[in-house]
Amino acid sequence: MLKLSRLTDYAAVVMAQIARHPRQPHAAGELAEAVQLPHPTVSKTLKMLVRAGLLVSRRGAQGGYYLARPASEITASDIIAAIEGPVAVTECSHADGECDLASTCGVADNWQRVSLAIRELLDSITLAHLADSAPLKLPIRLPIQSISLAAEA
Amino acid sequence: MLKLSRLTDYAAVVMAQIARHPRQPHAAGELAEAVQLPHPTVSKTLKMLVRAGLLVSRRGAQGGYYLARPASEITASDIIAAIEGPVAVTECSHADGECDLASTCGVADNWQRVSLAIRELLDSITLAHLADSAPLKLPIRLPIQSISLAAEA
DNA sequence: TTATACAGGACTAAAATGGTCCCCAATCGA
DNA sequence: TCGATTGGGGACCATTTTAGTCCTGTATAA
Repeated sequence: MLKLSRLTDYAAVVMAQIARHPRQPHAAGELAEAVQLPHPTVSKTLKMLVRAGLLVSRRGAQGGYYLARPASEITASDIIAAIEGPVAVTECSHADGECDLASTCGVADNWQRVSLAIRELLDSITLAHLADSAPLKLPIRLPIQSISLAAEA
Repeated sequence: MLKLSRLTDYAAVVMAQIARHPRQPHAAGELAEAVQLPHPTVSKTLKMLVRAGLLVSRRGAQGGYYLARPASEITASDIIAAIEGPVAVTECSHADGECDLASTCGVADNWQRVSLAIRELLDSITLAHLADSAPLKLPIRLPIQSISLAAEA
């Protein structure tokens, strides 16, 4: 299915929630309530997002979570990578020369281009886009068109 | 990681192998040998591809597998769907109105657009592209640029 | 008729995933 | 300074998914 894990999905939802009220701190409990998910799960997700540098936290009373940077500078790739590790469609698409089947594979190169194209697509989607509850009105110029499957010049 | 399962990867490799010699039948054993993967695993993959309608098979001596249609008419989406089911980035991106968190989610719409964009990208990659051992020389016009995150008119 | 080769599905082992819980550390305010 | 609040880290477990194997049956060609 090429599916994101459920945790990643949660992460996106929670990040969007925070992005809509960027000034205040957001406690895990409050977010869990807002998003209708169990507290421990939301908490776990938040911790991962902090470790990835997408959120900052403050402990203690009146503490909570904030965006580490503006929503327009956080991408879908960032969120996915925070939970699942770097986006890579195939085992071999993130590191070169590691696959011992490379000689018989014959699709590695083109597969890597596909992977790259998807990554660029996800890089072009920001949290600001995701959080916007109304579909965006302005067409976004995706960089995909410049990728193509052609060898780079 | 947004990763494909290993089986899907195998499927792509095997399909590419067949695509490079479209006239002859390809027995599972022969393919396993060519691709350096265990026979039973390759066999399982092939059966799934047949059931998905991407390959046709002939039993008996001199039997084997053939492409069900030209490599240029088989897409990366097709192959992924054959092994993993339809491409859908999130649980809710394939069916509307099923997610009971829809009201608190707030990202579903845009997430679905992302999913759609990825699907279109994968639809635009054919087996012929993947099987071409040399990177393609002609830039391919990907349809992504027309997707955008904007609401459709 | 026999060897070949796919079909279908049961089965198992291993890994990933989702989810919970506990104890510790920091912070704020009374 | 104390105590309530809130995050940090990680252990832990149940479940599901995945990968891979194997066995029995059936169609085909020589």
